[in-house]
Amino acid sequence: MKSARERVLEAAMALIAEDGLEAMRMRAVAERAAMSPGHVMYYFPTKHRLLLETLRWSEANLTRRRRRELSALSDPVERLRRFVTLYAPETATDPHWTIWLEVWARASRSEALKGQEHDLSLAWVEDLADVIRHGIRARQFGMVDADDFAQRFTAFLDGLAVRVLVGWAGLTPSVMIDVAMRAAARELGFRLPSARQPR
Amino acid sequence: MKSARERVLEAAMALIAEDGLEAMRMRAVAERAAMSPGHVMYYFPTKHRLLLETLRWSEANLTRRRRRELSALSDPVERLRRFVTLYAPETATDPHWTIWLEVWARASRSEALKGQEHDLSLAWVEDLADVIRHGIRARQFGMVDADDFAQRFTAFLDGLAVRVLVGWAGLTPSVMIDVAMRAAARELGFRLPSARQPR
Amino acid sequence: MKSARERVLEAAMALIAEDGLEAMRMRAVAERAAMSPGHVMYYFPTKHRLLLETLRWSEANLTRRRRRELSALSDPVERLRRFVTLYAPETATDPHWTIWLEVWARASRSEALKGQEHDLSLAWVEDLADVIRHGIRARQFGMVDADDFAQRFTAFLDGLAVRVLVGWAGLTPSVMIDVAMRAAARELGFRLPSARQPR
Amino acid sequence: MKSARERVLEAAMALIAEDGLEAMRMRAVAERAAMSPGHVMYYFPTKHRLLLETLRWSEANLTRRRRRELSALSDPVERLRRFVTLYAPETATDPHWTIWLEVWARASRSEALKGQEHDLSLAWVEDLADVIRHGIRARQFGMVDADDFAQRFTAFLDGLAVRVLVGWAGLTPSVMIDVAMRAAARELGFRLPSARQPR
DNA sequence: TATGAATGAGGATTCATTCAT
DNA sequence: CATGAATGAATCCTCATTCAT
Repeated sequence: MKSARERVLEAAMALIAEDGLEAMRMRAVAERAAMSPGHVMYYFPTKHRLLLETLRWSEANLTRRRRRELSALSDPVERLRRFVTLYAPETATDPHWTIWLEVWARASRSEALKGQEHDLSLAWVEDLADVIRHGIRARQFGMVDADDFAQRFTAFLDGLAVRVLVGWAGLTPSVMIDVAMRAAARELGFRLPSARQPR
Repeated sequence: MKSARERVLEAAMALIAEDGLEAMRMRAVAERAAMSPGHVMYYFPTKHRLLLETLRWSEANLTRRRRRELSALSDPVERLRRFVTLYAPETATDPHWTIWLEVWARASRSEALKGQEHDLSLAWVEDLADVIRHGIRARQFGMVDADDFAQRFTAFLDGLAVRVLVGWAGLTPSVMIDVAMRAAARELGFRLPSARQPR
Repeated sequence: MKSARERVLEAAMALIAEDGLEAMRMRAVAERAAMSPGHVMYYFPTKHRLLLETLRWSEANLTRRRRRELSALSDPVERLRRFVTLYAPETATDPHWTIWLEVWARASRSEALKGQEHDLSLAWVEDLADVIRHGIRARQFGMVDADDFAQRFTAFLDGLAVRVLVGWAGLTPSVMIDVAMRAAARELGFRLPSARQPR
Repeated sequence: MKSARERVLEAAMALIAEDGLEAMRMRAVAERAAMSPGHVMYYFPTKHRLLLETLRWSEANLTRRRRRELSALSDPVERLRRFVTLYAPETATDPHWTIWLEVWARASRSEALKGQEHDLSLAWVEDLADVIRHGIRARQFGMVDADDFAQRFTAFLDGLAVRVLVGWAGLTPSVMIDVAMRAAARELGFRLPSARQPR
């Protein structure tokens, strides 16, 4: 059986997915995790803390999964597409992104959050740089500064993700992925499967 | 003398700038606007409404200023640089951006907000497309789909802005502007003033 | 009709009288004052503050009454007895004394409370000194340092009051008054009405 | 090594000394006594009970010490001064007195506490009466009703102690002792060492 | 004896909003 | 237009106490 602590994190994540972070109540978390409110506070002394740890926990899960999946793909373009796919929101209410948006909104006021944000974002940027380097070594991608590219490309992905989340007409997750891949193809000099012409 | 309505909007903006949207209290807005809480509610029936109108008001101001300033510059690269400069946060706590972050965080749950967000974002995207078209006509920029470029480039700018706001080391507003201009130069095929070697 | 503020103070006092200060709930105060909890907090931003103001208000009432009653009595011994009577708890759960005991218990931890305590106590000490001086002028009391006596005698009264409040066998309020008057007679050199021979 | 039970009592006493009784938490007691909260409850089934027993334990210690020290002094005035010194608070946050103040504040609502209070106070009153009788037998003190004097004088001492605890300007423990000794000298007819020997 | 996870009934306080004046 | 007293539902969090192990 799952540990109580983990049940709380899952409950928090699920509730954020359903109603958004702002609407998350400690009592609701407790109910969903089938325990008393006091017990939730036993593990996470404040709501703020629970939110932070939910983000970390969620990121740790994603990172683990991402690294596993990426290393399983040898084709650089496939690997890049997988990275972009994992990066993009799955839906307009993707809980993982819901938390990120909230973190952004608060991080400018909190030094502590800034540190968190940076650490967690870095994992994505570094993994992307690895993907790029792998493609360069395989002579599939042109010579670019992998780190520089990764910085810029993740910024681009963030901007696109926001548009998906706020529901820009026509910008579904899959469209976002294609837009991103075409931009990458242009800069990295690889050829996309010609059939893939959405939009 | 300023209208009471406008005093409220200014007060709201100032408070958001100081402590963030989450910490904004109707009472504080009223005090700052030198009126009673009840009177604030007379103009803005709900807090949500006040927030929305503050965003519109702020954007309207920015748009007016932006169009005036852009049209005053004839050199396409200068005009683009000015656009980027106006887009970028002025500081890590830029109130205008603080509101946007908050809007993003909430828009996925609110259809009304989504509409707002889109309308207001569109003004930026369209103005950028105009800048691009102007540059193409002037044969300074290569042939690109101005609307497509504007969409992608503003997404990139959003992503960069977020990094400025959450305090990524080294990413100050002026660095952001240079990073963005170099990316634009690459895609639009113009030459940046060689002297412009940022920090 | 009484002001809302005053209704709160009265409610607080009554509840303290009934169940003690520790058991006083803000909600109960609100109910008793026939208003909402929020409204109570509108006047008294914290419970601590309400307690403090209740003490001040109660003391102000007592002081007003005390001065009126004392000045109405011309006989020094009568006047002194009245003072002692007003000083003594009326019952073992006298709300006024309940608050004092609590104030003592907390004052050693709080500089703010210390100041309060001193100010309010002083009114009693000074009024007693006036009573003494009046008796000396009337040649009913021997020559004593009125201020010094007042300091010592109120300390004695405090000690006796505590014993009444914690229910020492046989020490009722009226016994306390007699004990105190006999001690005063001894030091001030006046004769007590011989008939008054309690228990 | 100290028994677990005693470690709890010491921990409770120390915490009360530091932050006051109101702020004492069972968890903090447990931590300080280096055991689990559950284990503390094993020895003291309720917090109320722990408080009561802490009071008894502390008083028992004091009584033992007091009796030893008093019997070692043969001079009645010295013995009385020692009694007064032991009675007076050592500082404005004397833990022993902190508890007493709290007991007073609660005793009027609790029959159980009243009994405790009385039993424990009595030890002091009786010991003082013994000191007085010793002085009378030694012809150092005038003829007074030792029990009656002891009752009144301890009340006076309580009142003075309160003033020390709540920080009346100028009323330090040593001043309190002198004030008390002078009052005793007046009533018991002994002569104080003319050189005003503080402390 | 000993642990510490788990409980759960509150508690003070907040704050957008209403409405009589 | 303007006030500000009044509302009251809702929130996070506390903490003595229990109990399976």
